[in-house]
Amino acid sequence: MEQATLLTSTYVPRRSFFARPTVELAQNLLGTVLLHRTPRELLAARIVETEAYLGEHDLAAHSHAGRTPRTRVIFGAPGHAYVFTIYGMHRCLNVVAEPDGTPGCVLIRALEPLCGVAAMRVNRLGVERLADLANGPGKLTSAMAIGMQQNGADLLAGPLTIRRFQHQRPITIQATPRVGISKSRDLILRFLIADNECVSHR
DNA sequence: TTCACGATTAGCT
DNA sequence: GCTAATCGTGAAG
Repeated sequence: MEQATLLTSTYVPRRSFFARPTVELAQNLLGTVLLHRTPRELLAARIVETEAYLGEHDLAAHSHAGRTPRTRVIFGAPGHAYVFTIYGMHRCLNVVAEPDGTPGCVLIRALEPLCGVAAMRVNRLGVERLADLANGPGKLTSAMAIGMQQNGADLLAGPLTIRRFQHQRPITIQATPRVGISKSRDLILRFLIADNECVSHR
């Protein structure tokens, strides 16, 4: 997709878009665009899979431990990035939901590359298929050059932003249990665009 | 200070 | 399907 086309056909939503219940935001982020203006490239990809991590009654959520140095961001203002390191080697990107002071965030689990594919391939050396560039939470942070320096960043200010299409075509949302957790497995909090080629497999 | 563990991935069987 | 890689976090001592 052309950069110019993407920029003119999308817009950065208001803070209120993010200040809503976590499950609602997880569903509404599907079909939106994650855009990263790096010094050299413009990287953009469509969000096709998310997971909600609730502030209460969710043992799998980091915020369940309460306010700690790490979870501070989750309790903060909506529309900010919560980035953490998992297994000592991969980064995961979350979007903070709910009003300021109320915990809740949405894990971005898979993207469909739109712009800057060549740069994404450099960030993901050895990957052949386009669909494999960002079809997992650790893969997409690598492809989109997102690191711990983005933790706490305002997604309305850039260089990392979320953009909505002016005319979003209707999408069919599929809901399933979350992937890769041991606690609160019974909750149906994973959402994906049905029949999309770029969702994480499992 | 110590320690068990995890919102994953890639590679091998 | 199974597992090594690899280290920050948070709870316990």
